[in-house]
Amino acid sequence: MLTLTLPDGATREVAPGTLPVDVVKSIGEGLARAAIAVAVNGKVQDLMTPLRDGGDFRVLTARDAEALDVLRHSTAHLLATAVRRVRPDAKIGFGPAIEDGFYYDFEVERPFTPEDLERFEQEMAKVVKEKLPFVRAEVSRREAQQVFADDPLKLERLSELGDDEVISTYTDGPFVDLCRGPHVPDTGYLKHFKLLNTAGAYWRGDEKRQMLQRIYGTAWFKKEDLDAYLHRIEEAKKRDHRVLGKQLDLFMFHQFSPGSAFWTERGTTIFNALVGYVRELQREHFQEVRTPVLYNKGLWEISGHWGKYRENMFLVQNNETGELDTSLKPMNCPSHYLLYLSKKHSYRELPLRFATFDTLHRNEVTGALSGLTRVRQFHQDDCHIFLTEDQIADEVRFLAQFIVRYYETFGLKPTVRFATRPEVRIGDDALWDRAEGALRAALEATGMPFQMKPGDGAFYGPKIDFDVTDSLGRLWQLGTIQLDYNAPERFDLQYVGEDNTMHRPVVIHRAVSGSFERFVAILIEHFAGAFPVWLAPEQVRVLPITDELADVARAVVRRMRDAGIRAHLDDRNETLNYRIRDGEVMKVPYMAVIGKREAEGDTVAVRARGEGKKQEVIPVAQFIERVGEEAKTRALQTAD
RNA sequence: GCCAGCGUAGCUCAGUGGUAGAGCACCCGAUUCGUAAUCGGGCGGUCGUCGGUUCAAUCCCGACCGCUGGCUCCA
Repeated sequence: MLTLTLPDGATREVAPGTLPVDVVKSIGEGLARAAIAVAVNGKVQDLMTPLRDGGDFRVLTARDAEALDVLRHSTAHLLATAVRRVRPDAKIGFGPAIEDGFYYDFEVERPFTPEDLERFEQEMAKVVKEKLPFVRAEVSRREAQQVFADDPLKLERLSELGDDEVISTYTDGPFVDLCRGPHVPDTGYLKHFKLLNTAGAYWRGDEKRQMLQRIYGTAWFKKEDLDAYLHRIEEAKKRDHRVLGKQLDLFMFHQFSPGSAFWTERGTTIFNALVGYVRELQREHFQEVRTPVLYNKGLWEISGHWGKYRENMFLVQNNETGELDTSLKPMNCPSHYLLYLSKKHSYRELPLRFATFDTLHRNEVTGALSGLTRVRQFHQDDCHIFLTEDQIADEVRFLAQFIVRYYETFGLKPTVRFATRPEVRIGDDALWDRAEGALRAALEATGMPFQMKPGDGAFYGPKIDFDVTDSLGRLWQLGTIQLDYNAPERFDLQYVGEDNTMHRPVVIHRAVSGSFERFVAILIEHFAGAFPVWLAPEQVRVLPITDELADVARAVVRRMRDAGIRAHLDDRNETLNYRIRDGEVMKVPYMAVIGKREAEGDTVAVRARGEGKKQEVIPVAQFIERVGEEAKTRALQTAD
């Protein structure tokens, strides 16, 4: 007999092979109707899979997150069922649940069109009405090979399963899939779904294998949830930095320079404000430097980039040799090493921090380019630190605090990750052991919680990544602290120690914003375009109510500008309502309205962004002081 | 780079095998207004580029460029 322990502590004795659905029914009929699946010792299985083990027994309903995965995985099968009915030639790949939905991969002669998706969706609705049960069967390898004789992708997967593994199939009506499960009891449970888009996807994620047609969809237990999700997608699109970048007149792209942003005056203001902030933070302990953009390949041969990353560099022809033996720099590190090598350094100078904002170019493949988030030309707040091994712990703490403080200014919460040696790397394992040990110890000493990212380190060393999540739910790697024992060897970096002999420093690579381009994109979406005052391209818009007051308004703008405030006059021949609306659409933090009353009292009627009902009339001087203070302190919220 | 979709006025988009339209923006005029779009008039496009089919191509076909969603990649 198996002993099942329910969440309330009660126990049930059942025979091995009992169906969970019967156990659930014995607990309550209402629960049986709501049940989607069960979890035995935390492992989710469906209601029709015989129980093998006793232990903690939990019934999953629509309220459990695990049940949502079951629902989505089943919806993927539902999709495949429909696709097979409409396009019997389709070979099936994998169809898992993913965040917010599911996908299913098919191999077909003719790729799917948007019209096909509509057909599939209609067919899915029919299958739902048919309430086809998901029937689990455990089969032998030979049986499975027969069932999937016409599905080469499934046969490939089958051949990888070990002999000790249970091979199970799930059948709903005409459709059989090689699948571990679990699934909902029948297709009638799958009511609220939507197919979203198709995409090509390499079989097994390998670009050398054939390309399959992937269909993405989403599925939910309740219609409200589905609607809310679709609404969320719409809202996310509205704050997409590419949409807002146009609407707020911040930047543009042109086909003559794909992947490189053109910054308008307003966008440049934001860009410069960010650079200015990093400069301010670095004034004390960093040395800002500038190095060339163009280098002979000799440099990249020393650094190791020529072999590994040449395809991703912009090569330039040397007119004397006719060779493509020169390149735009894709990173700053080697140039900083050259700068370091230009002098003899004492241990007294360390840690020595070279910081730069130079322009970098990487020849990203066309398909990878995307708005400001993936570009070919960009600017990092890059820094290379030369230090002794003894200084690593202190330095990592210093840098980590620096980075976290910077993000706090924007209200961004980072997740810290520790990334270890990748498969393709330079340097021997002893060196990696040392680097990973030192960096990990330093990270642990900061007391910050962190996650592991095994194999995700740079090819020259382990790193600490600071990732943030944007409004669209995408995770962005922003800041990074990378420890490098390799570069000092390759470039023969040295310093004179206390003992008057030469020593090898270690190098730390550090970036805070990642690239400013991408950081601006994240900020646009993070703030939905409503930048805090210190970043807002236009901080105050002054609106005279009538033409007669234009001169008074102009004088107020003058005073604000003299106080360092980015103020603009809007005396266009439009109604006040029109101009207010325009200011709101452009997300200007403050509008200062000047009517006859204000003109007489040297005041302005202040309207804070998004707070139309709460205007207040205050003296011009006081307003100037308030805005100036907000900008200076980089306040996140506008004052009430 | 790969798969699919898309490319029409500054922007958002409609449209048709017989050389194009709306709203907003912009310009002009009227209006002088108290907190999210005043009214009227006007300007504006070799329909991404090149080639093909056709009596005729923005529309059909092909190539290229770019963008979007994915896949791959991301020092």
